Amino acid sequence: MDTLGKILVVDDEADILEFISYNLKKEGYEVFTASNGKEALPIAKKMKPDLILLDVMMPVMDGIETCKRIKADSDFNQTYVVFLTARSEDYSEIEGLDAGADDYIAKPIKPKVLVTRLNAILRRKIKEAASPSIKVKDIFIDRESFLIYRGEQKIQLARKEFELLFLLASKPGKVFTRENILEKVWGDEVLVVDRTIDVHIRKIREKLGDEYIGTVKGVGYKFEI
Amino acid sequence: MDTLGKILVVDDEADILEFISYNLKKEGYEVFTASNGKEALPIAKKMKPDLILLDVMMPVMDGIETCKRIKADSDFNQTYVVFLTARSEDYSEIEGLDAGADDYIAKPIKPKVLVTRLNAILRRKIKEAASPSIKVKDIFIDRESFLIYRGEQKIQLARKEFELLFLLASKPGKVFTRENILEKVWGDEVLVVDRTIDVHIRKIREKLGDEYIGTVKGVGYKFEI
DNA sequence: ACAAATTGTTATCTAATTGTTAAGTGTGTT
DNA sequence: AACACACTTAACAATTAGATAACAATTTGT
Repeated sequence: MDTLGKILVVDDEADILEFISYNLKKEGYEVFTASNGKEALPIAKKMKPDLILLDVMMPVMDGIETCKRIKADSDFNQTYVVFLTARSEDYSEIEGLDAGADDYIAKPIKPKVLVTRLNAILRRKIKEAASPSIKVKDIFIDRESFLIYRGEQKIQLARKEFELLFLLASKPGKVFTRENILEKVWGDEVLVVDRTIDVHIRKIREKLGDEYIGTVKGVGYKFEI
Repeated sequence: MDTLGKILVVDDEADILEFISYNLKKEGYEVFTASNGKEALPIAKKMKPDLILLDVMMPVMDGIETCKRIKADSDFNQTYVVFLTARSEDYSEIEGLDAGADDYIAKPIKPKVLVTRLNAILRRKIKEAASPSIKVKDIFIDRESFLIYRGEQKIQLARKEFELLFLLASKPGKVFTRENILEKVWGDEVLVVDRTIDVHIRKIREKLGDEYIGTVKGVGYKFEI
């Protein structure tokens, strides 16, 4: 089974870290840990977690401060931040939400509550994430109807061609390596020979016109801006 | 402006009732109140609120019990139930979700949180609420009479065929995956083989004509615009 | 209980999609 | 100019998805 998502857990108490980590892994999440805000930031940068679970009270850099920094970084505007607050520090709720946290969970943590809440939050996130349509130059790509328009003209692409074009068009100008493309369009189980991508690119060019997809020799393909 | 929706608030403390009621009315909702579950049920029956805000801890009939009764009543399968839980009673969160609640809000209540959450929930609901009849191209589908017209011509579809066509026609152009269709038309308990859908599609095409339902290979079916 | 209609399953067929191979083309390098 | 490299292109092969028909099971009406 594919992972449900990546979660970074930040707490200074090793046993709590262990406890949360265990429960989330059991549920199917990929879990990273850090024991304070200062440690957490570079890990977050690297691992791009879907959600960060942040203890409010920590030495070195507390949760509020960490949250503020995360929320200020555009790399993380897709990342949810959830606070762990001790029952007694109710005020943190306010401060935390001010700092940009998306939710909070009160200690002591009950595994079922934790997992239920995080599932709910991440489900919401996944739903919000997929942008349904893209417009670049005179090309309009709609995931909902699986249709592509060049201006007024409707263009019919096969499934793989569609996914491939959609990927390239999702970041116009960015070069995608073949490795990149294989991972995103084919998924990592299936193994397909490199030339296959070239052939699909060719088919798309045939149907769309040559001017939209550029080749960067030795690197990969991109949607020309 | 038309009312945003009807909300029934149930809580045994008069001042909380007053406080919530005030804030929701200010936002533009039509608000009814009750001070326990027993009172709430007949009011709910009569007023058909879009959402019921339910305190968990109440004398006479508590929120969990009330929620269960509401959810068991088919009159209310369009009604959302949101729990108000005191911070200290975390367990209720889970019990509440088990009882069929759609969401919960922790006390102490902050007006902004309350209003934001309810807005979000009701927006979702309005979107989901299917209009009783649909007209696309020359097809008219009426949920009330379970009849379909192509122009003047009356067309008789079997129940499943009707539901399937209704689903597709509810978002013309959008491609529904088989998974999608199974979930919406069959419901997730029933397990039916994929090909069954194909066969139903074929029946609909036979009766309606081939031009209305399109196949997107590798994805699913859609109502052609 | 029976007949009729609806709903679901399965097997076969067809066509489109997807993947592979190999020859071709162009560009840059020595 | 000869060569290597990387992509293009065409032809073809393999695979897969969906259409369709025939039939089985289930439900509904009488």
